[in-house]
Amino acid sequence: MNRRATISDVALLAGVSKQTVSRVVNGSDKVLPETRQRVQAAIDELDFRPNMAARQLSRGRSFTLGIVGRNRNYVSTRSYSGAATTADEMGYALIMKELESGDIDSVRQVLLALQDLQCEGILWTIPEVDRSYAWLEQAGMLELKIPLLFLNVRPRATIKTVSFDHYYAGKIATEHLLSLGRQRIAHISGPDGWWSAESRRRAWGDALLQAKMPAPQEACVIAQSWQAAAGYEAFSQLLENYPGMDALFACNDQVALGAMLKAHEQGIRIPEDVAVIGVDNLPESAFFFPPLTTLEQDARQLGCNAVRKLVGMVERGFGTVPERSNEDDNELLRHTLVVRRSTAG
Amino acid sequence: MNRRATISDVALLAGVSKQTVSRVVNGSDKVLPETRQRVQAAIDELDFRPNMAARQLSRGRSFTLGIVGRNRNYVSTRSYSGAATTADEMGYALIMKELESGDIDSVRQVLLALQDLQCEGILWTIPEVDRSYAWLEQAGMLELKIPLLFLNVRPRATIKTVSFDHYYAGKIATEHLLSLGRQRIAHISGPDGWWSAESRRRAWGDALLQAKMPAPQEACVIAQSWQAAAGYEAFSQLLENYPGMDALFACNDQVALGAMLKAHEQGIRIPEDVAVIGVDNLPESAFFFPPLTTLEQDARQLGCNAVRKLVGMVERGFGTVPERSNEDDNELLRHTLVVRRSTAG
DNA sequence: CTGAAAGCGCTTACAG
DNA sequence: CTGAAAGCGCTTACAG
Repeated sequence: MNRRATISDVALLAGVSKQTVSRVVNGSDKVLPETRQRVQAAIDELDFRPNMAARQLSRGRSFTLGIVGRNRNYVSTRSYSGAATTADEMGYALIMKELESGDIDSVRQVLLALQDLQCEGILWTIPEVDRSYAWLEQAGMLELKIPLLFLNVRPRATIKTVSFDHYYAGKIATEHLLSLGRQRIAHISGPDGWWSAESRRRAWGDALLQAKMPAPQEACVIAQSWQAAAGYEAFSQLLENYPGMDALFACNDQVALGAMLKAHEQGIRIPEDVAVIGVDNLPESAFFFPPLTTLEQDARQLGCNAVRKLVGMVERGFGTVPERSNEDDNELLRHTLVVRRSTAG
Repeated sequence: MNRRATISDVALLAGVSKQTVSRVVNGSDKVLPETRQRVQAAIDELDFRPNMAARQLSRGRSFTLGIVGRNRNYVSTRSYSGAATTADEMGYALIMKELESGDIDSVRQVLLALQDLQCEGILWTIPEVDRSYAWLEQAGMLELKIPLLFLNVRPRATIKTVSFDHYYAGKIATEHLLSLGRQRIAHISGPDGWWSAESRRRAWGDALLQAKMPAPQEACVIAQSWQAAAGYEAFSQLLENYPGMDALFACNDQVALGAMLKAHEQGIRIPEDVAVIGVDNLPESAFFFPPLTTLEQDARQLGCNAVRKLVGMVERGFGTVPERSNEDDNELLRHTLVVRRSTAG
C-alpha cells in the first residue's frame, strides 16, 4: 500500500499512544521533550500529515469559509485575492463557488452546498442578483446556520456588509471637478438597482447642490452596464441631452473609457472641452488616452477586511448567540483621488 | 440544541437503520418505495443534509480540487471562473489558495496544505514563479501523491498542461499585419522566461522569415512586464531602435495600450503610420483609442478544460497507475483574430 | 505527562 | 430489501 501514514502508524512506530501523537502534532506543552522528539522522528520518517477531514469531523469544526462570486471583474478579482490571503493567514481554507444564475433556487442551492461542505461562514461577493434582488432582504430569514457577509451591498439592518463608501466617492469625484472651475458637470451613473451606483449618483447631485449649481435632470444618464460599451452609448446621449457640458463623472473607468472614445470621434478634446474622472483605477487607466483621473479603490483590502470580519463572526459564535445590530455591522472603506491628464487641463 | 440533524436522527424518526437512510440519500434502488417515502419525510422534517466531512472520511474521497494562483489578471480570473463552474458541474468543490511568494518553500507548503485538505488534484495557474522556475522541472519528483495540472506553462515530458497555443497566436498576429502590406513589423515581447512570450516571439520571427522579410534584431524589444507601463517604455525604445516601423505586434492588449499612448504623444497615427495588434481581447480593448485589433483567448474555456482534464486524471487513478506520457498530456487552445480600427487603416 | 475509551457522522462489506 | 458491526483518522474528556 502506498497510502498516507496515519496517526496510528506514527504511534506504533514511536511506541506511544495516538493521543500523544495528537498532542505533539497540535503543539501541546504537556509532552516530555524526549517523547516529543521520538514522536517527531516517527512523523518525519513516515512523512505523516494529519488528515483534515478526520480532524474536522472530530473537532466539529472545519476552519473553512465559502466565497461565492459571479462574472468577476478587476475589483472582485482583487477582493478574492485579498480574501484568500487573509483566510490563509487566519488558518482558514476558502472554498470557491460560482453562481450561474440569479434565481432564488440557485442562490439557495449554492448557500446550502457550502454549508454541507461544513463551511463556517460565507462571503457573498455578488453585488446584485438580477431580478431576484428580493432574496437578499430575506437573508436573515434564510435557514442558514452560519454567518453570511456581503461585499458592496447596500447596508441593511438584517445583514452584515463590508463595502466601499460610494457616497464619499461620488462626493470627492464631483468636488474635484468643481475645484477645476467646471460649471456643467455631467454624470454617467451605474445601472439601476445597484447600491454603489445610486450612492455615487446621489453624492454627485448633493455636491452640485452644495456648490449652488444644481444639476438638471438631463445631466445624468444611467448606463446599461458597467462596461465601456455602455459608457460609449451614455456619452452619446449626454451629448444630445446636455450640450455645453464641460466635465464628466463616470461611474467607473471602463465607462469613462467608452465615453472618451465617443468624445474622440466627435472631436471633443479631453480635458480642454470635457474633463473626465472615473472610479476604480484599473492598471490600464494610467495609459488611457488621455491618462484617466480616477478614484483608487483598494479592493484587495476589501477582501482582507471581509475575511477578518467574517472570521470574527464565526469565532464569536454568531448565529448561536444572536447579537444586537450595531454600526460596526456595515464597514466602509474609502477611495483615494488619483489625478491624471484627463482632468489636468 | 440547535445542531444539525444527523443520519441517526433521521433513522430514529423514520424507524429504520442508518444504512437505509444512507441508501435513500445516495439514491440506491434497493429500497422499498414505502420505506423510501418514510425516510424522505423524516429527512424533510428534520431538514437533514449529509455532513460532507464525515462522508469524505468514510468514503476515503473528498471530491475536492485545489486551485492555486497569484496576482490574478483578467485572463486568469476568467479561467478561475470556468474552473469553478466545471468543478461544480462535475461534483467537485474547489479550494482556492493564493501563493504569496515564489520561493520553493512557499510552493511546497501550499501544495502540501492542499493535499492535507484531502484535495484529489491540484490546478496550478501561475505561469512562472520568479527565480525559482526550476522547481517546476522537478514537479514529477515532488512527493505529491495527487495529480497536478499546469495552466499556460511550457509543456514538458514530466508534467501535464493545458495552455493556449501561443506560437499559433504569434503566427496569425504577424500574418494579419503582413496581409495589410506592412513591411517593417516590430514586436514587443512579453518578459523573458515566459513560455507564452517566447513562443509568440519565435512565431513572429518565423512568420517574417517565411514572408522573406526577416526582422532585424532591433525590431524586437522585450518588455519588463505585461503591463501598459512596460508597453509605453518598450515602444519608446522601438521608436529609437527601429525607425520606419509601420506595424506593431504587442504581446498583449495592455502593452499595446501603453505603446499607443506613447504613439499619440509622438504624433504617430494609428493605424496610418503604425498598425497595432494585441493579444487577450480585454473587455476594454474595443474602446481603446483607436479600438484595438487583437486575438481573443477564451480563458473561461481554458479553466473548464483544465478541470475536466484534472478530474479525468483523478478518476483514472493517476499517481497510482503510472501512465505513459502522450501528446494528450499537453492540450492546446487557439486564439481567434478580432479585427478593429487599430489595423483597419 | 501519558493512555484506554468513546465518539464525530457517515459508508462499506457482510448477513439475513 | 434491511440491519448489526466495524471502520474512516482524528480529538475530547477522563483516568491515572
